[in-house]
Amino acid sequence: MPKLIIIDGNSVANRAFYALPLLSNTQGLHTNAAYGFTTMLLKLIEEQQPTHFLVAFDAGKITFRHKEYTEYKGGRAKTPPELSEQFPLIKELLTAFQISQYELAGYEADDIIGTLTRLADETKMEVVVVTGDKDMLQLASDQVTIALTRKGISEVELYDPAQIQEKYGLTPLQIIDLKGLMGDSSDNIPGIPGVGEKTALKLLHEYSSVEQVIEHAGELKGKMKEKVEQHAQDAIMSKQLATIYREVPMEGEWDKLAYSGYDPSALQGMFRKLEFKSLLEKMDFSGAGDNGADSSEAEAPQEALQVVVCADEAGIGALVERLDSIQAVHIEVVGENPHVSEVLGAAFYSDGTSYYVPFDVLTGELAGRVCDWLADADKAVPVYDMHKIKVALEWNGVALEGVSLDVLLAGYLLDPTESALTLDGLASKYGLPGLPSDEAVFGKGAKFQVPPLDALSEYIGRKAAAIHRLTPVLHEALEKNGMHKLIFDLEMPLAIVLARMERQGISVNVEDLKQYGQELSAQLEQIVSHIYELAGSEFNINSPKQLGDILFDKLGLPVIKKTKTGYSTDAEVLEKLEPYHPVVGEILHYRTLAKLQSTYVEGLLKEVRPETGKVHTYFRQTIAATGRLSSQFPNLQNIPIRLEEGRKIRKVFVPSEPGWSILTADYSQIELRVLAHISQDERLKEAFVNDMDIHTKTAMDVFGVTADQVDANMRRQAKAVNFGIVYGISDYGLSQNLNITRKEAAHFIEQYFAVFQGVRQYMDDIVKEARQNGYVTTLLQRRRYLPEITASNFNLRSFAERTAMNTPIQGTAADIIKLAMVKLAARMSEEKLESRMLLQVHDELVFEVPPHEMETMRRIVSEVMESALALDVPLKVDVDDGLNWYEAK
DNA sequence: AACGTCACG
DNA sequence: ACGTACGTGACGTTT
Repeated sequence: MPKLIIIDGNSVANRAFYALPLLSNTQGLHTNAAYGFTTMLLKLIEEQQPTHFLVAFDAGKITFRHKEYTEYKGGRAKTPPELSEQFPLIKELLTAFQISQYELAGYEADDIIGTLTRLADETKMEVVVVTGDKDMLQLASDQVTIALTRKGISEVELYDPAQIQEKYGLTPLQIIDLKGLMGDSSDNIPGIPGVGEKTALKLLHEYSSVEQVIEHAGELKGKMKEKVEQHAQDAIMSKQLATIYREVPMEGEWDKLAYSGYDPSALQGMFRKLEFKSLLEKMDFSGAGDNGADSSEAEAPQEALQVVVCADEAGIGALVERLDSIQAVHIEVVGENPHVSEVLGAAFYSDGTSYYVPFDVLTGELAGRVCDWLADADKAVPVYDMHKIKVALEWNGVALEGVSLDVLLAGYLLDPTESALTLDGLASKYGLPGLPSDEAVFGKGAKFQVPPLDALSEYIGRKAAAIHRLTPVLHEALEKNGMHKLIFDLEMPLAIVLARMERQGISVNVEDLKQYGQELSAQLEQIVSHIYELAGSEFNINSPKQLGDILFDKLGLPVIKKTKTGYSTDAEVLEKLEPYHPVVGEILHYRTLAKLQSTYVEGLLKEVRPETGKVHTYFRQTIAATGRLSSQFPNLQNIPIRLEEGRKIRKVFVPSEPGWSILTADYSQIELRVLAHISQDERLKEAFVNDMDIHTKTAMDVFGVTADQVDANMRRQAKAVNFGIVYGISDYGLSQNLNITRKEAAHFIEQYFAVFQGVRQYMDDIVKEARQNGYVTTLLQRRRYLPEITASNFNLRSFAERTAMNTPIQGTAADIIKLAMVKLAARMSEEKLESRMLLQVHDELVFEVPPHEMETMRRIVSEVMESALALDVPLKVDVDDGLNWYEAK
């Protein structure tokens, strides 16, 4: 028997939208409803095997119901823009699925569906109606089943007349009476006030219909009688409104609804565009499959590529001959950490041919000419991730110079929040699909496996080709965004500086570190037994779950805050609980020491190279949305400093040469100085021009007092306000931070803005700018898109607004120190200094310096850093040196 | 793999 | 009324 699926398009899209978090793709397009809709379609096709398929949509604004009852659907909230923008996507998806769509001016989807099910009842056609709307149950019949969407979007609950009888004790048509009595606030259908589902069902079981209930109103008691009599007309009208119109002028043209499967290539294209990565991987788009559509177009268009494996003299010879015409190079590195990763090989692309050189061949005797070419700064080609491949290659004695464009950096600068900055991700984002992902080729986790040479060389070769194809596209996009200087004069030179810093590494005094670890162990042992004693039992203190049980269930301490999985036990909570029980303080101390032990002693020791006693961090240049660097393996940007106990860790970071010193240079208040410049706030500028203590100055202005009247507490509060300003202030956030009421926090902020009016203006302007452009920029044209700035959801929108305020500040500060690093590296090599730049910690640089260069370095470093970028306020740098990182403070 | 926690700027 | 301060990475536990 033929089977027709009819989907109530608006209803299902709505359900999907509210059931799923507000996903968006990298273009800022929201996709959650489209995604939910798609998963539902796929599931229906697989499970129901329909022969006919239709999606019905509401058309236009005014339906005939409005003419009869002007309040109809009046109470309904407007469709949020995040959803309405997805309807065109859903329609495009349906086209790719080759599913027919229908809408008719003046009618709702309900009416179309009602009419079709009536027509279907007259033929031998089985029908499944998919909707989130319970009213549709009235359409159920022997041949028509209603599938109601449940909470999750892909699950549905099927109702035939028997199941409706079982659940409500009603026939399908009585569903209309049910609604006539109950009403429906979302459609603004009145019903009878005070009658909900329970009462309505009772009445219907007794009297079977609205008309009968009214007729027998006299038999009802008290209030109920009154209400039914009073609102009889409303109930009649409500029933009419709830009745689905089944006489839409249309015919059962079933042939047009016949379904024979989706168009794989079109669907794949849509999934790519919407970035439905999990679906792309799950679905087999390689052939027509059993859906039997357009098998000829199923293959993604792939460029013809000739692959030459150069493993012998002849192969290398062929490559060497073509070296002058190479257009892109790809170096395949295995693993996250380039300091310890394996290099598989290199592909050299030229006009439709990729020459693949396995790495052992590249480092062998045959490939000398090829290595010379790689090392030649004049032979510039585009690559993917210059920073990483440079580090990996150099550890293996291969030099890399002459990179014309790093497509990874380009992709990052064009959209620093992009999560898939892989080569295949960039290729499909910039319109060059067809490159498989690393995961598809190598597998992931335990299943990671290098494929055989022919497959490997083809894949690496395709990557080189993709780099070549991407280059002009990215180039143009960068140009359009005014990012030419940013990438070529800042980020790419910086990548080289970073590679050098990381390869240099920083020396760790392993003996001292181990010694410190032993002291911690001894202290921890004591604290642990003390905690067990105070708690009255032994448990795993590291487990927030077990700790919560002890503190809140066993000891009965008050619950301050909850997490989504249970009690919160973070430091903020524990500090509030300290007065209640002595164990709390011990736990706080335990946490401090355990953190030092696990992360900074044991964690650090694991990263020290035994041969050299050094750690080599990997600074990542394409992670942070603001343009900051991040540091991994180990993270050397979060070494303790705030508490003395932890700060001692810094003593183990020492110079790698005897007699040398550690030199640190940090920008003083760089973010607030940047804010002064960007906002052009006169007071703030003046404060920095006169080199005042900014927090004291803020306290003076906000509290309206003189310098000597500012006490420690006032300064502390002013400091918190300054932090808040940089983060994109909210009264709530400030109140949390200062432990004051929201009102008091709001008052502080008001006082601040009354004084620093330029700052207020900036905050207003930047949010407006973000709304207008969809992005904000830093002084050096770094850009961050904020699609959620127009969200109707308060939280999402507020977050975007704070980000709009913070990113230009944090990002410009990042621009400045990056610029200083590039300039300093150049200056140090010009002056042929032996000193080495080792680390960057957002507003601080760390060097190791021989004694005879100390004076020069102190001068050069502060000079270059302070003049890295000319602002309307001076930049100030504090320089210090010592025998280790602790002493240089 | 996700969560809670905590280290830094 | 809503309910988060901005940006990161590592560790241990739990699922």
